[in-house]
Amino acid sequence: METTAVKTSRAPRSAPKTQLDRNDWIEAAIDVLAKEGISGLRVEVLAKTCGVTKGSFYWHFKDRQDLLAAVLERWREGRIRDIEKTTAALPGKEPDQLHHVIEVYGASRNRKGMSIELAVRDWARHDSMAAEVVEAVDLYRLGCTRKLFVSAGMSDAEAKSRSLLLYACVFGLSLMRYDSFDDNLADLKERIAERIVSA
Amino acid sequence: METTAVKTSRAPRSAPKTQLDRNDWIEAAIDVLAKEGISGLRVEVLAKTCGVTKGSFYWHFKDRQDLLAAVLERWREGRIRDIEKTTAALPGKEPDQLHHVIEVYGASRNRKGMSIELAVRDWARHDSMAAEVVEAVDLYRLGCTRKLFVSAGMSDAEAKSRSLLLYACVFGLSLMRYDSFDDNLADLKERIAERIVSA
DNA sequence: TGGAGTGCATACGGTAGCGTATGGAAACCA
DNA sequence: TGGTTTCCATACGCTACCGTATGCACTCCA
Repeated sequence: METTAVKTSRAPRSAPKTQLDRNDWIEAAIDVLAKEGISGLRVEVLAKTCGVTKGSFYWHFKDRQDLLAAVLERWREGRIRDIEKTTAALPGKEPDQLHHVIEVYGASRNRKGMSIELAVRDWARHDSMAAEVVEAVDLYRLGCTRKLFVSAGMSDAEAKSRSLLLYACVFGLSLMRYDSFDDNLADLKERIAERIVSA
Repeated sequence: METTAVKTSRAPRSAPKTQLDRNDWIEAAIDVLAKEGISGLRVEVLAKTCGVTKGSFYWHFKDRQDLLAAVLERWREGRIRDIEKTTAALPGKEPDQLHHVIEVYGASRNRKGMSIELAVRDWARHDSMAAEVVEAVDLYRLGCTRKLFVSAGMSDAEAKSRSLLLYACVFGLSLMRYDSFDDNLADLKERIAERIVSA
């Protein structure tokens, strides 16, 4: 019977959470988005994964759009904080940082992050609100890596080109199915990263 | 008024089509897939765009899955024919052919083709049938361009790496929103293509 | 201790979509 | 000219959702 778990009435701070707030819903929504895509992000389904009914949802959110907007905003903030951290100035270490950016987005690591990334981009293809957020994130990221390429000694035009190449390749790889193309994928990826980063 | 064109009762071969066959449905489905994605590909909606009701649909197809499988198969055949044609051996012209492959998939040209490409790949993220088709197409394409790189004088390992880079970049670019990143995107793309193809 | 606010459950009406059943019109024979 | 086949319309039941209305328990507080 699962004994309705610790239901002490003094609801301790960070315990099994007897109640949900807006933030909990947003995080749960991002999980569902990663797994099912935007078309699977339904309020009744989400409520079920949260162990409540939609009565709760409509207390915290005006409607589904309200949640979707919050999810997008959360994603935007997170991505910008993340790229800022990853590309913070470390003079002389620029190539290493660029390799790190590529590696971090490797489909193997950070699988969930990439799922969200792809889900949001697919969403953006049919929703202008999502498209704006994607554009903002892309421009910010491109700007950050561009600075790294410039610091590494490249011309501005070349740096821009490399930045675009870097992100296009990273996202493109996660779109493809090439597992059986080679039996040493690590070496293949290393060559690609080198081609993107090195002079 | 476009005069409902030649409506002779002897239904001539390639005339306005008074009746729909399986092929017409598949082509209409691919149009919808390109515009709305897999989640927008609904039989009643599709029927409306065809100007009939779903009664017709269920005469030509067992169910929705039947249509989806046919769409995938059609896409697979088309992509393989296409890449075979584009990469047919032209000794000495390999770099030009590779540049051509990149240009053909440029989001500006062939916008519909890229929409379908992205829709199918998103579909493949949640459907194993689609995933298999994507993998087959990817491996075939990678093999074709790999031959071109080898013919252009590269080692096998380098050719594989470049092939993967090429397609990853092409698809990745179509996922991003970078229109305002630079006011000379053509030059940017040219630099990228050069980086992918040149020794 | 009782009233107000909080967080959620339940119930309801409405739309969209799937697949089936059945009927009907037109074409194609024989 | 009557029967069969082909192709599609209509009507139906069912499920999954959305958003609203309302009720109920629990907490906080005077």
